[in-house]
Amino acid sequence: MAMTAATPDKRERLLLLDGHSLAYRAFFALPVENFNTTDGQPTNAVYGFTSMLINVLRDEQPSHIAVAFDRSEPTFRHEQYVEYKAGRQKTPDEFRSQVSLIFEVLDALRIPRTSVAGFEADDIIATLSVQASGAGMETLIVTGDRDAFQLVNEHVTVLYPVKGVSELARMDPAAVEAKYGVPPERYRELAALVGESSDNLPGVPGVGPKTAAKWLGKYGDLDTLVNRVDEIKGKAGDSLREHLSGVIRNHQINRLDTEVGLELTPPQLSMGQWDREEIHTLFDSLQFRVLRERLYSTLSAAEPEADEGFDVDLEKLEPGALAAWLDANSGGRLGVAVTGTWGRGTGEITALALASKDGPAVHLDPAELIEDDERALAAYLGDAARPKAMHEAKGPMLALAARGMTLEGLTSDTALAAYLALPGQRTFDLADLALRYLHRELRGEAEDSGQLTLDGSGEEEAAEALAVRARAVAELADVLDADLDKRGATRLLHEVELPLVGVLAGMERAGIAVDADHLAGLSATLGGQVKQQEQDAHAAVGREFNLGSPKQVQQVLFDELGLPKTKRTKTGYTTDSEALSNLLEKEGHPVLEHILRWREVAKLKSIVDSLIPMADDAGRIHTTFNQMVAATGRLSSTDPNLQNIPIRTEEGRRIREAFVVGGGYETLLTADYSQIELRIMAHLSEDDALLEAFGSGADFHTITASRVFGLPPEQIDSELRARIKAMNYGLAYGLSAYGLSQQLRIAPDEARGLMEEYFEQFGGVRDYLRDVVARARTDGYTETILGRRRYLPDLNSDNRQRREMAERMALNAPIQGSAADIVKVASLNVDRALRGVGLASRVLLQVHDELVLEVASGELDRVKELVGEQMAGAYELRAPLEVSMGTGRTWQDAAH
DNA sequence: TTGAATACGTA
DNA sequence: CGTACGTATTCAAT
Repeated sequence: MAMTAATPDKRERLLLLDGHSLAYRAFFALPVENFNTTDGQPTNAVYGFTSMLINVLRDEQPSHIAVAFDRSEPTFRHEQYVEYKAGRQKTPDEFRSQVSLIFEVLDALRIPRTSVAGFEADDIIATLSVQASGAGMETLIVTGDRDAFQLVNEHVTVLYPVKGVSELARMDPAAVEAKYGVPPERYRELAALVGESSDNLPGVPGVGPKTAAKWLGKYGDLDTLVNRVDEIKGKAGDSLREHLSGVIRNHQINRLDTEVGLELTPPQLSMGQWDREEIHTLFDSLQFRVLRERLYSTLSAAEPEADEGFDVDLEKLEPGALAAWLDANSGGRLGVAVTGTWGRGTGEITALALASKDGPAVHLDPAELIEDDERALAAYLGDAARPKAMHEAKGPMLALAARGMTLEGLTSDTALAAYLALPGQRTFDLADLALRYLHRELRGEAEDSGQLTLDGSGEEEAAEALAVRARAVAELADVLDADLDKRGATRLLHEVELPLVGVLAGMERAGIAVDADHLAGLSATLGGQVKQQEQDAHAAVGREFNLGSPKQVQQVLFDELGLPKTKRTKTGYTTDSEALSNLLEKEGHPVLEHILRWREVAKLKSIVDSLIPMADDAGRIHTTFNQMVAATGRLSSTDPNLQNIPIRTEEGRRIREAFVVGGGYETLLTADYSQIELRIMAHLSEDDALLEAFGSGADFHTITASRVFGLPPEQIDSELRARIKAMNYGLAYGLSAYGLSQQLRIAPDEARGLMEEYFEQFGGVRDYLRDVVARARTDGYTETILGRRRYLPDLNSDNRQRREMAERMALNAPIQGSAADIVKVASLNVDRALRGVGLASRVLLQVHDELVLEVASGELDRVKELVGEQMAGAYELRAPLEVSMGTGRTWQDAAH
């Protein structure tokens, strides 16, 4: 048998891509309007490029790779021919902004990219391909530039995109010859004759590839052809003689340089180990979901450690053995995984698994537990001294509560921890986190095949899968603890977010009582008005149309009635209430009034109608608070959203009257922070004038207005006060002078003047706002008073729209986020204090700066005192927190 | 059935 | 050309 050890089993294969050329192809092949992130960043070129890259990595399995890019500086070709590439359209902005995103993709994939001043990508590729051939490597070139065909030989193949970005033609010597009638080494000469319009290199008029190939075939090469040019007959011959100098120039210019000085040689261009976390974050921000999956399935083999998975030692427990198992195994923190359903303040558990990170695991079916085991489980789960980790604990907590069990001793919620680490992420799927943090697949995921198995094997698999989850949670909790420690968020997790889980569960469980009759009455009244407005609108136009369809409203207003056009939207002209109100003022067409009014009552009716079926048998509505969606740290409320119940209009407030105190309780109490965000701004900026305005005790907006306008407070009328109020609030959102002028309906210059006057008085605020963005730009994130971060990579984006958006987010995040921190602390402290003194009153809702409580009989005075104390004392600001409270039978009555 | 686009409710 | 959310509706694509 021959020795084969010295022979490499596979030839080394270098993949070279022309970055600009491919991205440009993709840009024109994919409609930009279909590839946008939600914040308006076009991604068609990045998408197309990345997609091509993934495909070619999959199909060609290269061992080495590099991507070459052009530089904006002129090249040696421009020196030879000033008209080179002249007349090209300026690269569109939508394209330019994507180049750096492509860089990010390549960097995350650890793919080397290169560019050299004075040379084009093609020259770099030519140089590398020659070097690679010298090193015995095979080369594949992916480019949309035909000049590269001159490089083709037995070791070098060009992959040329034929249609769109999904299909590549394999151009080897035979393919080039078949297509152009000349071998690749003659391609340059053919191109010189034919010309290249995209490079502004005109060829010989009347001569196409066919004729050129025929000539080259006959004379052997361009030199001979030029020397014997007089022999060529016919019109084409005349044309060639006339344009001969251009041909020679073309031939000089389209030669690719193979001696560009490069830092890396082909053998150094090996594929690096890419970082899953980085890819995850990047593709998430680009909103490439499908592409990410494709990448993972294509390249997961490149990351062998990802394939290990989790092993669990799932122990079978005899009935009655749980207590002993727990004693033996719950020395450290256990991961707890649960299946079941939950929501609307309740739930049901169908299975539960416990696992330590390196010991055995058990799987329990709560329905089949004998009494002893059930008791042991309840004792364990309710024991604050025995630490547990869960993933999204609130739902299971509700389900456990429905069985009369409590959950204490939660020292980690891995979803919550991940939210603090990566607050911009939209989902915190356990499998994703396992991959990112533990570099392992969470296999055995319960895939809903929808098929019932009769032999019970499915049951066993499900049990194992759940145990794997518990194990993963236990391991993940440790890794996330360390990660949060690095990010300075440990206390935020343990002292705020984790204890809040239980408080929120309690609020969801309690729900809030509604008056069903009142809601039904509202629905009927509003329904009548909706109908009336609809009829009136139709009558005013003279035909029927769907008022709920912006498209039809546009058609009626702008096409049929010929009203002046409003601000453009993606698909036409806006018909939002601001625009219609403006139109109404100017044009006074009656239909406008009816459309506006219809919108108003239809909206209210839809809110009322959505609430009616939400009430449970006890007449209470249970929202779900989401603790991990808002990038700033706020809570959100869904199903139904009780954080956006109308309050601004008289009719809206009628809906608040439907939320009432429940049976067995005395009254509702609302307690809210006055101007919490402004106080935080004053605190963070340490602006003396602003802090003083809060210290004076008088109306804040009036006081600040009096400073800005240099008038005594008595002379500040509502108009002046309104202007400064808009400023005060707008500042925290990154309001521009233009925006302010729009809102106040004053001239932009006037608004600018107003802002200047303001900052004249409150310079500390301006300095603070400037500083907060500058710091975020260097740090990469903003921070709240409790150390909650928000990462804003776009602060360094080269896309102006994105960058400015990120700047406004950076302005707002510390302020909105610190307010969220404070309200969370307040919710915790109020809840803790109520229980501490044994009161039955309870918190029902949190609406960003307001708590809604249900007060038990005889407790009102004590509750008011306690709530006021706990809320005002939640955090010590330089502009002290102020709380105002109101009580009443309904949420509306409790307003103040 | 799914999603994008539009409009609008809250802090 | 002001932040943060969730929901309803329509309409086109699937």
